[in-house]
Amino acid sequence: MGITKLADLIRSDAQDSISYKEIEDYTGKVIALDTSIVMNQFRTAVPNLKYLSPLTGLFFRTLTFLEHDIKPVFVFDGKPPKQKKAVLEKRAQNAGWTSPQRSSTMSQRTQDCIRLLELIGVPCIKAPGDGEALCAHLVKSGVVDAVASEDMDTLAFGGTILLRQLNAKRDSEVTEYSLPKLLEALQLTHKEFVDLCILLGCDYCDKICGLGPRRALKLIQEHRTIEEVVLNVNRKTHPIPLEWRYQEARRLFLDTPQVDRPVLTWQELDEEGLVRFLCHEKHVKEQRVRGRIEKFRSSLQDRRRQREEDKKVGRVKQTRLEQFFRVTRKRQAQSAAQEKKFDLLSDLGGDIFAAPPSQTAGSSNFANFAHFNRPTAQSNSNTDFANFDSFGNSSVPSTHFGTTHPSQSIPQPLHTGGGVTVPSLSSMAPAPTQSSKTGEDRYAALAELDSVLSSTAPTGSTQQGNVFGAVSGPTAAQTQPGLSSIQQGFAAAPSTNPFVAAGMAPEPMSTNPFQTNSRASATEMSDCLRVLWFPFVDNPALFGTGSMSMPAGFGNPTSYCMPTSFSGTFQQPFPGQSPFPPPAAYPQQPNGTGFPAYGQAKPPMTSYGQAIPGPGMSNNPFMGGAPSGPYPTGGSSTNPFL
DNA sequence: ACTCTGAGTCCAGACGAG
DNA sequence: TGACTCAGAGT
DNA sequence: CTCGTCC
Repeated sequence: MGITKLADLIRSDAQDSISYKEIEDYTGKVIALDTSIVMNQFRTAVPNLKYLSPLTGLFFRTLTFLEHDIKPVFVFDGKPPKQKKAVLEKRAQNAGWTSPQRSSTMSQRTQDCIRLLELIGVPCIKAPGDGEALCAHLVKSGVVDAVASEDMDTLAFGGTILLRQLNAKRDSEVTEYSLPKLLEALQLTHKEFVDLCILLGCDYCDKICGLGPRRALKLIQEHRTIEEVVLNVNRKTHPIPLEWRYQEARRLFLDTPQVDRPVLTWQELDEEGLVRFLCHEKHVKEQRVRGRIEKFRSSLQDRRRQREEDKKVGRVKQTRLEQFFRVTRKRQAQSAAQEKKFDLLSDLGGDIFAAPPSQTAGSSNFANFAHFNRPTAQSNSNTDFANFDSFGNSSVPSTHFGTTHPSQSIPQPLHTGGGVTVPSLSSMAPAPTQSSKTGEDRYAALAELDSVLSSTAPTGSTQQGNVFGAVSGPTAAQTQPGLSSIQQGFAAAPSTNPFVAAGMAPEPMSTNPFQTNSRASATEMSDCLRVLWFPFVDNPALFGTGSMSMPAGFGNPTSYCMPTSFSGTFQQPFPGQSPFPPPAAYPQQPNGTGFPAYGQAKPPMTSYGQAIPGPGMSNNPFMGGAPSGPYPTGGSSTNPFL
């Protein structure tokens, strides 16, 4: 189900975080796919082929990816989190209770898919939990370049680049969502965004009835946390769900899956094996299989030759500017809807087209569009080809903590060129900003929440590794925009962080339009500490060899992967691939270079970051002893209404 | 006037022959 | 299953 | 390009 109405909300309120591409634009990229969604797609598309269609569909589509020199990584769902049980049960019921309880062993269908993918020679990974979570983690940490999924959950999990409609169809239009841009457009941190997603409605807990996307966004922008939102809505019209486990949902979204860094290898497809499996065992016509493989080989050769020629001639495959203006059915509708918004400029100004005040580039000139596609490495004549140097550099530690790009070293706190809506300062004020609530009301609300929460207080089992409660989201360094990249209190223990300890009001950052990127979430921060190296960094050629072995020591070993040795399928360094659309005049993105930089884009922000308190801290603000850090609303003395 | 909800509807893949 | 539309109730 | 077929 994903996040209810999130796609609509993004389309209406953060359209700059969406770009429209073609499958060719992803040549050379490593893309993680949530296999269960792919399989489902085929199953529903050709229901009368029930069992076979996922297999053949997967076969055909995977070859199409490979034809484009796209390197797919198939992620399989692990054990679904218990919070999702309710949703799964309901789904099974609606589907006619056909799902015999998911056993711990893999279904035959899944095993067949894995076998098929192995024969094709692409890597599979089993997620410890939700596949979406792992996909998001992979892209966030730079293991893959993007996640392809139809589910918006990926964004809530922190996946930085999400592709939808990455179909094999010729004319398909791939929709690319950028989480960093989204957060900026909505003026939210990732944690606040997660709270928004919970309010919108997710798989892991109920939502507040009567709060739709518009109100949810407004409330989160104003109050920053669910806890504060709850205190500021009319509980008669918007009752809080009983047993509302929003904190567990929050934790699921924010926790980093505990997995080893996968070793991803791609190898030559095994034609005979495929024929044996698909044709002899599954009775697919051999002609179909061999014919497709034949077509795959020739198509792959053609494309590579074409790219070589293009490269020789110096022809640059432009990432079409007009792409961003290409009118599609959806966008037509969307722009029609947008007509109501009189302040179109402010929308635009909030993002790509507006140079930040500090930049000398003529404000609002269309020349800036050039930056849209490749704001980096402009001196390079072949900038449209994969720039793995910049790719790698983005994850180099020195980039994290060392130099910063001039344009980002000093975020502009006052306003962006185009007039982004800055969250109201009123939310800083201790007084209620909304419908005047009596103290009793608010107290009752708190008490209610408190009782609910204490009955569902986080158990020890889910506590481990949780960093959510540990980082003081809406506090810390946003108040020091000019601080440059000095590491501030990075290693501080919880108690040494004055912001955590003091439980101060959550506001100051709301005045900083660049706040979103200056605050790395806990998971992001932990990532940037752990994921400091990537083979592409130093040796772009490695990419071509298909070797992606990762250093060990990347979390606990829980999942398995099915690596194989490299084949040689991807021997060339993917010329001809176009660059990912960087966040043009996106001042916060320090590594505005290639798109993988997104995965690592935030680390420099840690310069404004907060201390990372140790794990084990209670994150329930309503519990007595809990520090009143990130969600300073609860039963603590920091609540001005108590 | 705006927002949310729920009911209803349509659609969902890839290939190749003609 | 989800995306979309529409009518109706609510704020 | 449309339409029927895939098993």
